[in-house]
Amino acid sequence: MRKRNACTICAVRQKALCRGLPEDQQGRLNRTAYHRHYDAGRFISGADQRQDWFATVLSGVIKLTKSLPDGRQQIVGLLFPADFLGRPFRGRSPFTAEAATAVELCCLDRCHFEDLLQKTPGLSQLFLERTLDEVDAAREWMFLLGRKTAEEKVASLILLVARRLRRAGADGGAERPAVHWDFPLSRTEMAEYLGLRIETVSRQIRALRSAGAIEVAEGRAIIVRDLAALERMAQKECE
Amino acid sequence: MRKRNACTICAVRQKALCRGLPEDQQGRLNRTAYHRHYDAGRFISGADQRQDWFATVLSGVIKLTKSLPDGRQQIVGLLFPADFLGRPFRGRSPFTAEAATAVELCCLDRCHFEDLLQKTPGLSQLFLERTLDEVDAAREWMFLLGRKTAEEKVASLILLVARRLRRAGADGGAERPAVHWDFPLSRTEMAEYLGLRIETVSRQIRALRSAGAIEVAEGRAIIVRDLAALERMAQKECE
DNA sequence: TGTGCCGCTTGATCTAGATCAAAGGATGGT
DNA sequence: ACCATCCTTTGATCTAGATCAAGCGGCACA
Repeated sequence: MRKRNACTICAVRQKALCRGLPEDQQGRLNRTAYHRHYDAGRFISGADQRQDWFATVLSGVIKLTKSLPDGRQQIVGLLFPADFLGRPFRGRSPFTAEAATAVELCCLDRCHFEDLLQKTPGLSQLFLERTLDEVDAAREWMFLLGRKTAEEKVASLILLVARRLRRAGADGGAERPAVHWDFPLSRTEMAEYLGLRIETVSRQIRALRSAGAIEVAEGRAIIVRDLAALERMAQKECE
Repeated sequence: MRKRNACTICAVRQKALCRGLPEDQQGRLNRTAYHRHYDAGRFISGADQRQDWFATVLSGVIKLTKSLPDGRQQIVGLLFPADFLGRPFRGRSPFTAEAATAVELCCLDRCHFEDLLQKTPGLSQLFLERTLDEVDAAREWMFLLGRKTAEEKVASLILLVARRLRRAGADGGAERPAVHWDFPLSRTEMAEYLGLRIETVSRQIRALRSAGAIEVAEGRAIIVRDLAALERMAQKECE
């Protein structure tokens, strides 16, 4: 029962890939899709390790990382609600996926999804558009990593997260970015995404705080006090 | 005449996107596809500027860049022979394309290509796979930009170019990377791709040279003397 | 009520790579 | 043949951010 109409009550329904499926296909989907939960910090899927399922993120944030034996690690992507996890047409992904926060996934068998992709032009078209957007986003981040200062990097990251969480509906769709929310990344993770060290991130957050752009509240909450100032500090160049 | 069977004599035929088209479609393609030439350094298509055609690179190397009004510039991608240029389903690309070397393109109307993409599952499947590979490559480069040292960056770039040019058939398909070829990027461009300054690139090339990994010949030629050493210096982590 | 751990901040110092400066080669035009 | 320009190298110095080193506060566990 609950399972029959899971799609119709799904929070990310209008934003996720499933939008590319005709109504009747969604019904069939219901019968095979299943949910998974991961606590913050848990390993989800591994670099160079077979993964025989794909998923849509229902809630939470996932980080994609690459690391070297010598300990160097870099976050190469973040997945927010409605984003897709997995690497079709290739058994293994070159990156590791880990839950940055508690995560809820809606999963599908690899072969089932690849099958759907073949048979449903609307779906594969949508998937292609998403993937093209991801290339663009990755390239924007390359600019950040290669050319921005530490302060710009941190400001850009806060803006990125604010925008993405807003899009995910975390603040009920207000027309301006969420100003107050629990930041989904630890200082260490911020550093790993920005190509910085944790101490530098900490100092730059202090700088943004004294500039009045943001405020740091209890827990991991970050409050955007002055959006325009934050955008200025990000060099108006985030995403 | 020449145009009729242009596809059948095309150098990148087996590697380019066109492979995703059935034979008879390739014939139709011939009638509308046309070639373009750009000299080294020429502007090809602009950030946020309408581009109503797509292209396959026949020869040469294209750089995709993003730059800020304050002069900071970053190369966010390189296109080699058989690669695809353009951004379907969105009028404008957020990046600028420029010829790094002399470039030959095989072009197609935007609407014609998007039409083909809709109608030809094989083509859109292939295009999707290519795009997924591009995301992976961009993320690998994010690791390089965020975590590698200057020396590792330069070594990685030389390896990347060697491999891509080999794949493009520049050395007739030898089973090891090309050891001798004209490097397609200037020092400035290398720096722009690596998130470094030109002086640093120059010094690191000197370092690789004194380590015996490479040799710099007249013109822009780079000779890979010791592939294993070069790979070691790239932290075995290039692409 | 301790105590040990973890994530974060803050300060002091160090260094890889940036910046500043100058001086070769190449190459093309006259 | 000469000059101008551009690309590259090399040297000297500077600095943003890394590294080293405490210290602090919250939280879990005994």
